[in-house]
Amino acid sequence: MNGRRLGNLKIMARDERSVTPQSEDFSAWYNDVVFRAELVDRGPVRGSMVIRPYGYRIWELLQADLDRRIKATGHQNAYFPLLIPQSYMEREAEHVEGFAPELFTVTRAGGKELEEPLVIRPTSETIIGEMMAKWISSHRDLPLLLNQWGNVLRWEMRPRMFLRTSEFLWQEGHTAHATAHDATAETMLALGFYQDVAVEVAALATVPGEKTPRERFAGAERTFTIEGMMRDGRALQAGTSHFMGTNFAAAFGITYTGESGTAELCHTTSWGMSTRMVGGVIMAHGDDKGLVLPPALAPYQVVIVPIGRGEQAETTSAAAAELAATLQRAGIRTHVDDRHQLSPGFKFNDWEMRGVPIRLELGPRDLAAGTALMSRRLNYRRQDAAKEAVPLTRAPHLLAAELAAFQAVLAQRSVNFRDERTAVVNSWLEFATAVAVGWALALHCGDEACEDEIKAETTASPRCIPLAGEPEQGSCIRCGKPSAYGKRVIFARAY
RNA sequence: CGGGACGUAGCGCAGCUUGGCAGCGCACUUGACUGGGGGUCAAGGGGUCGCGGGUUCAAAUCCCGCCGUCCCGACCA
Repeated sequence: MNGRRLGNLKIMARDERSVTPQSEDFSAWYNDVVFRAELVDRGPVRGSMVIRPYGYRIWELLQADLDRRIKATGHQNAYFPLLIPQSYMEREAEHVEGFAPELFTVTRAGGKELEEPLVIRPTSETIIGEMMAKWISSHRDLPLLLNQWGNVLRWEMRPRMFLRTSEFLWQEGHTAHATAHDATAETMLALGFYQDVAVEVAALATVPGEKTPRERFAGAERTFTIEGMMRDGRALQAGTSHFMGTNFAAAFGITYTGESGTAELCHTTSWGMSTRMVGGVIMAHGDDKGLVLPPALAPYQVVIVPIGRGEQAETTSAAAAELAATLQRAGIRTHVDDRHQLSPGFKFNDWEMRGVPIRLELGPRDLAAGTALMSRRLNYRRQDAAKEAVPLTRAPHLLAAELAAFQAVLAQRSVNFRDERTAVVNSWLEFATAVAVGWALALHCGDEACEDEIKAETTASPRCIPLAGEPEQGSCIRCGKPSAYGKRVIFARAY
């Protein structure tokens, strides 16, 4: 426990070096963690975020995995311009209405007023639609499967690191298809990427589902999402996939000549996952010691802390470097903490805060025994001691297995946590109780006015209609009118 | 846009009520000791007190104006 002395009285108080407990103030905990773990820093402009190397590495690992899945299914990466003529945004009525409030607009360049203002992309449907119209003329050109990695800007009213920043990094897939059937299949394929990345890589038990009409993307006919539960019970949209029907094709003239020789409108899709996912990983797994990173996304999966001073330090440091090289060759991301000015205890706390799954202590006693002392960031093997000796000769094999186990434990914990905090509710009282701490699965009439009332009273909103939900009819949890959607809806407080 | 708080060293803050040498903790630098759970001692460096104006012999402090940031709601990947 942390404490400080005041005269003879020992007052237990939170040490400045530790983070605010989640139970005390989840928001403060989140802020403490992202800054102390050196994931990000504030940019000079409101709502902007500097992603520091440790945070950027997490994004890169996520990115690499997702990119692999996207390419493996025939999509190709391309890059479209950041600046878009304002008129492009105006061509699809709902699209412009949805994004107008958050657009950055450039009106001057080269010291002169521009004839037509340019908007900085908030998303790229319009410019990509315009180019697709040029590139597609025959059914033989379809499907056109594009993906872009880039940045977008949106003026947000309440910025929050990773979750809502005025500029964020993402991937946006944009595809064009001959038929609604093909485009729908594509929409679901992309949603599958996100679900797989969330579960397998981020160890996040997301629920794939469809958004209610009000929550749809501006200009989409159907919007799908994966929703994850954070440790405070709130929901986070961690990825989204849209079926546009022919809305954008009509607005941008994306047409093809079919086999019969007639001109047809394409059916398009778009889908994205952003740096927000990093925030999701933080809030889904972190605890009062700081970050807990799934091994698949940990910049360092293993950190070795050599112990000892003087000649001993030289010996243990050299042994640590050797061990690190061995582990690296086995594909384990390993780091040796050689900061000699810091005490071992400080380093232990530091790496725990930064979420490293496994730490190895390597001191003279261990070296003599031919072992390293392993500590897990989560002590899920309750029967074992907190620290466990690992024979150096078998370290690569044992640690690889340990990392796999860690990943699995984290994923399972996420499933359990979500299920424990998700309630099937049939009364308003149950509903209000459920959304205060987690998610409610409820029947709803689908009326926007009714949604508004629910939100006003509980701050909860419909997050998605789970794809896996069983067909069910009944009366609305709030107003008693006949339920819509044919299934239960997840309601939750959301980020 | 509504509600609240705050701008003083890299970070966290005190000082302001009652005007009078700009401070404390952490971090940083140097040295010595130390090192298996957030080390000790010593010596140092670092300031446009958010910005502009006013009052005053004198302003971090009082007055007026502006700007910015953070937190809570509505918006959102």
